[in-house]
Amino acid sequence: MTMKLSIPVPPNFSFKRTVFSHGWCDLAPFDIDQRKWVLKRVIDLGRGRAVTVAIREQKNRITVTADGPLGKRDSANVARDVRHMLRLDDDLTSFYEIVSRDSGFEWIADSGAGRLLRSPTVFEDLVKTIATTNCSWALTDKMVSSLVAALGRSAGDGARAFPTPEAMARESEIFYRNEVRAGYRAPFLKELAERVASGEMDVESWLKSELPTSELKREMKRVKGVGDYAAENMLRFIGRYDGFAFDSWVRAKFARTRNGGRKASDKKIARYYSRFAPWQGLVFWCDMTRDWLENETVANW
DNA sequence: GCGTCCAGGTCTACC
DNA sequence: GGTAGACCTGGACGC
Repeated sequence: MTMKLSIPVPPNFSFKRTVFSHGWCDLAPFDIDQRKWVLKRVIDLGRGRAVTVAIREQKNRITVTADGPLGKRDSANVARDVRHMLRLDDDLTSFYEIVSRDSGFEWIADSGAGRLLRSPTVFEDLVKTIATTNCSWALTDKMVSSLVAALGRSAGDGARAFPTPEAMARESEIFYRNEVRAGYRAPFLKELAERVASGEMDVESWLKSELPTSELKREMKRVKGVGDYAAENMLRFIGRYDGFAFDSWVRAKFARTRNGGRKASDKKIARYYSRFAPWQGLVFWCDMTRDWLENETVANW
């Protein structure tokens, strides 16, 4: 017996643009079937249980199918997580107004881009973001897959959820070096998991923080392994888009697509998108990833 | 086969 | 507040 939920979507919502908004859909415990456009995801329900859900778009609604029966409370939690992951409750009205007025950027509103896929928890996004720093995407994939395989709660089909802070805190630094292949990030991951599991640091509260962005960014950078790029990437996940999260990939892409193949300074890039404030970071990211779905493939990653 | 470079950067020490 | 040098890993590249 399976459980099925149906969730309405906001105007301008694009399932494909949201799922392929950046690399997360390709990292465990997400799993994208690009041919059928089904996003699978293992959700940790707590109390020792996890469930695999299949998320798809049908007739302007999102349907979520769980591989097994779910009680009322679990169903509500799955629906909440799906809304959170797909950013269904984000209000992008003024973002779409701004890009619609700008020739060459209307496509963003027309195609419903701008909702950046995120994980059910800030903790997961934070660990993954640290795992993207100073390494190839292949290594990020390896680190995250190893974490999930070793520590994630198992769903009925054998797939695993993302590990909880508690599960991660129990492991040694050696584990993060030898099993996860996290290298010098090993102590960072261990320390982060301990601080979150002990309650010393409440990263989930960043979602509702009233701090000015500059202060919240400073708070994020108190996490070892989180610098400007990682903090600004995390800020995007909580809906603040004035930072650019510069990394080697976007710098190269800007040079290629907007600067005649020549390197551009971060200042120049920031100036280029400054008219879109306070959405400049999101316009920048959409601009850099416009071609990802031109043929509905991610061949240009 | 081996050395070097560098990926979706950050930390520390020192100015 | 700004910057050199170190840092794990593993794939790509030149020789």
